[in-house]
Amino acid sequence: MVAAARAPRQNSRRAVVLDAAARLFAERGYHGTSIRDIAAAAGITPAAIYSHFASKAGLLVAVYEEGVGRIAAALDAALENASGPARLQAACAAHLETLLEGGDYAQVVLRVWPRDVPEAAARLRRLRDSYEARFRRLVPDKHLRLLLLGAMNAAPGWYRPGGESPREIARLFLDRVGVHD
Amino acid sequence: MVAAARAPRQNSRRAVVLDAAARLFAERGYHGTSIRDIAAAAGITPAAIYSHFASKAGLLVAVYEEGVGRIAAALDAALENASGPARLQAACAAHLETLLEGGDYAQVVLRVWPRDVPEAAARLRRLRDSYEARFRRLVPDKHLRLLLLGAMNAAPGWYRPGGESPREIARLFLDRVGVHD
DNA sequence: CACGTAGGTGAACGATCGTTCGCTTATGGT
DNA sequence: ACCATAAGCGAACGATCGTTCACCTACGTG
Repeated sequence: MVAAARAPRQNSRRAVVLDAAARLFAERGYHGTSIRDIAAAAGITPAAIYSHFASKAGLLVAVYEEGVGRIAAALDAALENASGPARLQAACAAHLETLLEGGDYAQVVLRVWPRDVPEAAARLRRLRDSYEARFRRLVPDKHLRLLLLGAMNAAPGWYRPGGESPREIARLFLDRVGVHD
Repeated sequence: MVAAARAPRQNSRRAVVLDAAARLFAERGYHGTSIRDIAAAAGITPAAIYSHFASKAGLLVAVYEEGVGRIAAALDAALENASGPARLQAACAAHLETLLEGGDYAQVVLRVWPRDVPEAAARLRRLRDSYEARFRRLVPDKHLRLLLLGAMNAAPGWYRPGGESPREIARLFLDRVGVHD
């Protein structure tokens, strides 16, 4: 009697669209990317995007969720294998690795501000805060936390592969603020 | 024989347009702001903007120049009145004061990335670099500089008037990285 | 005072925007 | 094998984009 919950088709290109959107949002920002750009990058028709996402803002929210999820997952994984004073070290290394080598999803979270998309601002803000809350538990001191997060989140602007690794950058930053392992 | 260089009219609204553009670019970003938005905020017709600026990108460059100029001027003024180990303290306080209380021009420099506007990217990058070069002379150590600049430039995202003053924030940050007066 | 011009208006240009529509295709469950 | 339907296509919708055009107006100069 219950309407059979039909399983979505497997070879769907939803993931391809999401990847293309993440790459373009990270490169050009939200307003600098058009639905047609994303569709072309995904090898699809603009109209087909709306079979997977309700709107451009909804597509951004999906990218945001994936981005925050990846950063949070990297943080959790790093904290499982570390204890004591090495926890902060491991957390910052994981954060930087996700931002600098983890691809486009994480960078969208930094690049696109909630206020850029008023219709989705509340949901985006909630996603951002959910991660910051994790970090707040790890670094209770307000100004140390703002110092570290600000510096790390600016890294995609100057990082070049081939120089210091994300892990080394984390150690150099933490040395500077008097946290040693 | 030489064409008489006619003095531009005084009651021009060029400055009004520039102010409106700075405010909107800082609030909504470059692609999130239309020429019509700026014109309406300046109490003018969209077409009239083009008697003062060649294009939307040219308008952004003008805002950028003013923004970088204000940050650099604040830095110079602060350094004139300070010497010895207090120089860094004064510089960071001036930087933060301009960002947090200096209005919209400075925030546009942080909000709008050169890559957002490919046609003006080279000029925008040159303007950004001209300020970073001043700061590089002040803080030769690469990672300390990146740590401080990253943290300070993220401040507009969380600063709320009524809490610590920009000058106090600068002192708290510098304390954390082991710089005391 | 007459005149040239910077500054401004109102309307429109083609391009592109997010989104919707009707139709076709192909897939998975029965 | 059949059919309901998810997925995708081609085309178009109205709205808005940056910019340009022809024309008007008011001020500084000779």
